[in-house]
Amino acid sequence: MARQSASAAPLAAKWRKLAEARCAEKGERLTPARLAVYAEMLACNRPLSAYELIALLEQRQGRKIAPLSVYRHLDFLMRNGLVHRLQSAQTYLPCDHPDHPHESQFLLCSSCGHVDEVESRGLETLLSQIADEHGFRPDDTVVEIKGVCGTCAVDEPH
Amino acid sequence: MARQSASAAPLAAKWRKLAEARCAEKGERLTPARLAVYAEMLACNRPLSAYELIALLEQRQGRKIAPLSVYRHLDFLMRNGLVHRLQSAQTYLPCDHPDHPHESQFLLCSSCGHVDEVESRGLETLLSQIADEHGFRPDDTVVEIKGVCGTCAVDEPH
DNA sequence: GGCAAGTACGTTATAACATATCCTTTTTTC
DNA sequence: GAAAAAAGGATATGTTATAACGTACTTGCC
Repeated sequence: MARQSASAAPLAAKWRKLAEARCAEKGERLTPARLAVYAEMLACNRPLSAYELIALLEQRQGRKIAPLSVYRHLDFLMRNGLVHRLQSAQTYLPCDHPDHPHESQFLLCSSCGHVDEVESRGLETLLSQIADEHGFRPDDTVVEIKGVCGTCAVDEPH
Repeated sequence: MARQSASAAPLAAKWRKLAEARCAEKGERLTPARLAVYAEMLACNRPLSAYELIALLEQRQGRKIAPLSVYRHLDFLMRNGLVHRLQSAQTYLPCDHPDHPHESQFLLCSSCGHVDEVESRGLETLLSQIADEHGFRPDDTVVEIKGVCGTCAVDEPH
């Protein structure tokens, strides 16, 4: 009997393959525990705090999970470009398009909580340019735009 | 005798005046307790966590200070454009140019810890445009560029 | 196979960051 | 000076993240 599939969120083959590919690139091991965290995040499909994630995993697996375990798995997933951390909300979100390494920008709706991940080459160029003007060598850039998404703006115009 | 000045960090008249002006605009009260927090942040001149700030204030004032007090003062100072929060580091930094309301972008050096506050109209325009393309109405934007500043890059080239 | 080295993972405890609730004091307004 | 509003203090608690240490599982080599 399929014990593993009974205690992990379903994970579409497409996402699994992408994840395996990204990890293989760097010789990293996508273990069942790591995959379970990733699957749970995809199943939920919204930004989750580490502790929300712990609760979901505990419920699904029927056992206690230590915070540190989840933080380690989140680190792994972020290191391999499968998950992003939303710095302003201290939550975690699976990457929308983990097929290639990239910097992302996020649109966070304060009304419905939805987060849109966008990728603007123009913005990245401008950010590099700004850094350059200040003699600064950028490693990682956080861009998070908080506001109200189109859908919510219809209901509550400003 | 000047009891107040003995228990608060020195605050240059320039900064005090700017702060008073910003608060007066909105009819907000810049009380001694709030001013003491602001003065301490300016005196320190680097990003501080709320708890570092508590420790500094306790040392200076010779009494216990509750976290909530400092958080309230930080909220006040941020609300009035005198202090920024660095989202990715969960620290607080006095605004470099509190003479007018503005959005800021930050360059955070991972080597020396220095933070440069910059203001790029071009970037703000582009961010608005990106939001607009997605039918999104932005309220607040976080831009934090992590990397190595010019001074540190000389010592440790990549 | 057997062993060494490296990586992953579990467990417990604690550090670090932030807010809730309730009550007292100060300031403002009338 | 009394009522209302804003600020501040005290205590407790909630939330986010990491330290320290040990065990188990891969992997690669002989």
